[in-house]
Amino acid sequence: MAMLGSSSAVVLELMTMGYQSAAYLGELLRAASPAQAGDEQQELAAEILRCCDRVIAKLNRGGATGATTGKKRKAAESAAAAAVTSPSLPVTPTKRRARGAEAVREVRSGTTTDGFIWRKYGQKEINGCKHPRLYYRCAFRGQGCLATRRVQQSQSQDDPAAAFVIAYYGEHTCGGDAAAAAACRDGELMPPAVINSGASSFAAAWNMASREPASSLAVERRSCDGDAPSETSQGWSPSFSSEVELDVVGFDLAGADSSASPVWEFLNGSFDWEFVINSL
DNA sequence: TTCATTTGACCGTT
DNA sequence: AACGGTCAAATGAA
Repeated sequence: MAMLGSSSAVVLELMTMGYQSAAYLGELLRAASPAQAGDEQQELAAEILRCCDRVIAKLNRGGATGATTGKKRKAAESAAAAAVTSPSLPVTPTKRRARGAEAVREVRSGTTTDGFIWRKYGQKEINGCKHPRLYYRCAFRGQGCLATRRVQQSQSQDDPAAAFVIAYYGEHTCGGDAAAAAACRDGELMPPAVINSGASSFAAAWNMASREPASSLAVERRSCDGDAPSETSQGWSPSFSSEVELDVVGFDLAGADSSASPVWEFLNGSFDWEFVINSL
């Protein structure tokens, strides 16, 4: 990812922190009063999220390289093109998982949400299965994270807690998802958007700001839990834009040498906002 | 205009 | 040949 200007990077960090805090607040409110999903407080938290989201997206657009958007041609065309345009480059065969290859882990869950950010790349009707199988890869594949997952809605309707069978392939190498990975390994659900509150999520914010972030972030809508993927895939997608990465990262601000950090300046009130605003 | 999703095609494995 | 995992053009949303 292209380097952002240092002031923009600081704003991005701060907005990301704000975003995560608002997400956490929303989850707390939801947990406190799950029956009133659309009440005023939660709506307010959602509004904060939307605002942060817009700023983050704006900042990212400013520094984005578009590196992950390159489209590949069909294999045959690709091979032919490679032969013409760059004969020295070897044609790398497409990697396919052997059919029925063993998953790293398999989880039965009432929700497709697991705390990771996934991008859907395929859907397939499977013989003998009523519901289509959905294929996802890690949204940070551009950074070399090759983790994928396969989501199959369970045939049996009697157990909503195991409505989906999710098979994971490959380990996340994108970092910052240790808790989610551990939760998946243990076969348990991610707690609803568990993050450290406030400034203690600085490390997560730093991670997100440092690596190429999602162009759009949105808090996971818990209302989609248990929803079935529609046969046409319209109106339902456990997609990149509807899930949020919420890291559980312990970070001791006091223990870190952050006294010189602009973020620290922000937190203790000495941050130069005027400079940032002028430079935007 | 950009970007994520959809969906038919492609291709490796069985 | 069938199956199923992946690709990538088309499409739609923002």
